[in-house]
Amino acid sequence: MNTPTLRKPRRRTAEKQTKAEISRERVLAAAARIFSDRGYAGTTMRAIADGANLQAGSLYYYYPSKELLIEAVLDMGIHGVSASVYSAIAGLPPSTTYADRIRAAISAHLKSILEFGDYALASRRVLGQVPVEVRRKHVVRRDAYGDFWVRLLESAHGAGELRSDVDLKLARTFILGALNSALEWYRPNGMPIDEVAAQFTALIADGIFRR
Amino acid sequence: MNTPTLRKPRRRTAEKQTKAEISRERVLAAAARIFSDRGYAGTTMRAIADGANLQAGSLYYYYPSKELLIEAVLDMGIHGVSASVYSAIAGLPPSTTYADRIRAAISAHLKSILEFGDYALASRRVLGQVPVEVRRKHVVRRDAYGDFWVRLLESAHGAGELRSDVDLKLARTFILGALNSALEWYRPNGMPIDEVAAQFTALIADGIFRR
DNA sequence: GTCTATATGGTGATAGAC
DNA sequence: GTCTATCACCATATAGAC
Repeated sequence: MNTPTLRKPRRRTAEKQTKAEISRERVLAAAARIFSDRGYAGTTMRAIADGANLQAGSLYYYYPSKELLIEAVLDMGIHGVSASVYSAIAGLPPSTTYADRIRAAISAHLKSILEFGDYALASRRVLGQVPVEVRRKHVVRRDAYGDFWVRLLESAHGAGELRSDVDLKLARTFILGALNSALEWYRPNGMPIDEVAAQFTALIADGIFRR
Repeated sequence: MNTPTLRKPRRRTAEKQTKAEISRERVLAAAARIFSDRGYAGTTMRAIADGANLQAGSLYYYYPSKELLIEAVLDMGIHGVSASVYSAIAGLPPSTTYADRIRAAISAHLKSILEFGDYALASRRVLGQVPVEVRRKHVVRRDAYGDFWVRLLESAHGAGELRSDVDLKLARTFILGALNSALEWYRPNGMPIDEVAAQFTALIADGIFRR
């Protein structure tokens, strides 16, 4: 508020964001939260504006339409999670077994979906309700991430580290389905994420039955 | 069509449904499909009417509001699935091990969510978008079904059939999360349900890694 | 950058004819 | 039972003041 009306465009730095960048992030965060809560059609631009402490008309300064706003939310979710997982795996020593790579991917995926919370939730819950063009583009990105998992499982299978009767594509949907369900029930003040990750990793690795 | 305008109310039989009952089911089925596709707010009464070959105004002869219509859809999903699973378990011989009861429950759950398709999908996708009162009631029912799973796992654990370090509540959400994800990708012309059930059962029981 | 005011169109629900 | 016509409301998006 009360910023001088005329000022030079600022150099972007890591620490100082312009007023516009701050507002833009507030808008995006509010959008992610409300979209994931009420669905695409159930979310009004007024509600998002309210969550970002703006009036409805002001949103259009940052995003020219509801469609481009949900697209930005979905992008953030998909890119955030996949980039986190890719970088976690890339950071492992070359000698890491595939079994350990899978364990690392499970943990990284779980942590990053919970970290990206509302953005990941929005991907999960509203992707099916979004205008077709937006959906088409994002399904491509989501599938690319799914392919990463299949390749990881294939490598492990080729190295003889998996049970030989496991269907790899089915295993991928099984694993991601189980992990992503944490978005629906995990609460930050509950069990620490690391413990959830350890339990889920054990379940995926060895199942529930005693041997 | 072309039914006489005056006729006595019919006795209900298993084979013959009245015209009203047939239309009512068509409306419910169309509602389940469209709600699960477009979300609660994204579904218009006009679209449902269209799917049921009616005009929008005619829906209100069967359901007095959109809210009561989604409630009927959610009821069908939750009751259908839980009743199927309960009866599958009740039909097992008393001597059945808990491990085998769990296997049977996995298979029954998977088969019935896919059988109830759109109704189960609607529960999964729109429960969070529905008016609070409707949601409140249905969360109670869903939780009751979740408790059944926890009790089943507790019994197995008490009998020493599970790995002792498994967190039972976490295992329940893990199992149901993985199974329910099948709703998002399973297609009737793909892998037979029995085979999916066998694979998922093996994954939940023993995990993916070779020992 | 953010506001207010408003245009244009779609939505749930009702009334009453047939 | 199903239709047509319609009401009252709320949505996205735009225009222009500040």
